Amino acid sequence: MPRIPRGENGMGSRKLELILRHAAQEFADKGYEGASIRGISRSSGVSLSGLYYYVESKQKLLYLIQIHTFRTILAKLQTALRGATDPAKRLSILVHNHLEYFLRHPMEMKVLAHEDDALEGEYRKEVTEIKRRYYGVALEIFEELRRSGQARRVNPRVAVLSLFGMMNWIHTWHRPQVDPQAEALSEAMAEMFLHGVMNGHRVVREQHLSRSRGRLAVAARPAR
Amino acid sequence: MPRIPRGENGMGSRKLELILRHAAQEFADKGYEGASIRGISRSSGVSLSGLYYYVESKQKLLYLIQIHTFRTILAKLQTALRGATDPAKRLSILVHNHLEYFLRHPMEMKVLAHEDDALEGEYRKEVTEIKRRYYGVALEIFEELRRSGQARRVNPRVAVLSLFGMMNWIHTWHRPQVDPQAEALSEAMAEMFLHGVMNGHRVVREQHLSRSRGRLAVAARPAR
DNA sequence: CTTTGTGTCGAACGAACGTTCGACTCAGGG
DNA sequence: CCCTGAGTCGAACGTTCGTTCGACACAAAG
Repeated sequence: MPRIPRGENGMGSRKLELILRHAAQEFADKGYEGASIRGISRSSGVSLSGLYYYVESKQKLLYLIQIHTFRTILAKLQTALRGATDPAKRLSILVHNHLEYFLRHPMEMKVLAHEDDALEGEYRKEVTEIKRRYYGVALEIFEELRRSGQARRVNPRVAVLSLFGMMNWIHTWHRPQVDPQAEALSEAMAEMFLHGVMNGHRVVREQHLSRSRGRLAVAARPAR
Repeated sequence: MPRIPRGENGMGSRKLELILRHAAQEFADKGYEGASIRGISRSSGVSLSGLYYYVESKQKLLYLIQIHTFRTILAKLQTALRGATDPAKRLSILVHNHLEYFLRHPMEMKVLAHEDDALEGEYRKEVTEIKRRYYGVALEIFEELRRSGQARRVNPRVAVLSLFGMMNWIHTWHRPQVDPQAEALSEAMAEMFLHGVMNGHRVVREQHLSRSRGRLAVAARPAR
């Protein structure tokens, strides 16, 4: 059998990935405190002490899951954003990217959304930092939207965090068999966020031209 | 000293209320699993075993907090709704009621939002039931909005749960010293939900270049 | 063959957990 | 005066927790 080099550098052995997958599952199911290393050991098939050969503590397990998820989603976002200049388009790319990843990795996302403050010390600082960067991208896009005159005068912090609220709350209610998938869901949410839910004018009431729908709903509204 | 009758009926002795207050604090701080009965005992000043005289288990402690909060907020909502007929108005009443209570009782609300599935068996069923009733009221209002022709064609379930997402996510970011209070916040959110964030006029004028792109995401959508 | 380093594990440690139990206090009713 | 029953508590029970430790397997290097 060939020896696998792997110098305990940041990169992942197969086994570490296995452990992290089952850990995410356990954390998602029972919450960080409710989860037990023994449970992760059992479900992953790695012995209790064998687990500590790969990860030095329960906290680090949570940290690794969170930081990896954030890094991945942020990298994907930056790639997807490349080339898009219209702020509204950029924003819907962000929503789509978020939900796409969200629905494809529900466990990891539940862990992100739910175990916000379980980490401590240095781990926590790092996760907070990357989260802030992610938030910063969204805020930046929103402010482009404002600058380009497309957005009404809304508290940007409230607007952006409300958008994240919409998106992150999904894990509490989304049933893959019943609810829209990433594509339709992100479209619906981006639209709701940008244009709202109301049809401001009866003018459009019969909606012959479905393409003007989204727009006119907004147009009826005074600049405030 | 006068004897206080109190027949262990549903109503609360002072001490039970004290315990529930500190329990909510502990649950909010550390999550249900992370919280310890011993911690609640310590912070409330009631001895460990004394606590069990009033509440038969940790689960029941969580149950009592959740059911009481939901009952209160639902009752307040039904009162506030009385007399309002315009669906848009009714919806903003719901938002205001929710956020008002939310910001006045942040710990209880964090427990509601966070410990969604910590309960089991009968306790869980009861809480799920009242939650469904609350959701039903919101859904009903949204469908009035649709029937009255004021709402666009949006998946009602997605719309309503997105609204709850916006509202319930607040506990992760709201800082009383920095962010708007209940009044302004609920106005902003109701408005965002109803009218969205975009300024329709400007879109029409300035979107020569980006228009087709910006629209695609929205207009390409079949009526569904 | 011996040494070395990586991987793996069973068994155990001390701490903390939710819950129970029996004893005690003390005011009110007989 | 004694009995009753609500209220309170310290001490303990059995369990589970995160983590550690020493031993063993075994391929590669000497």
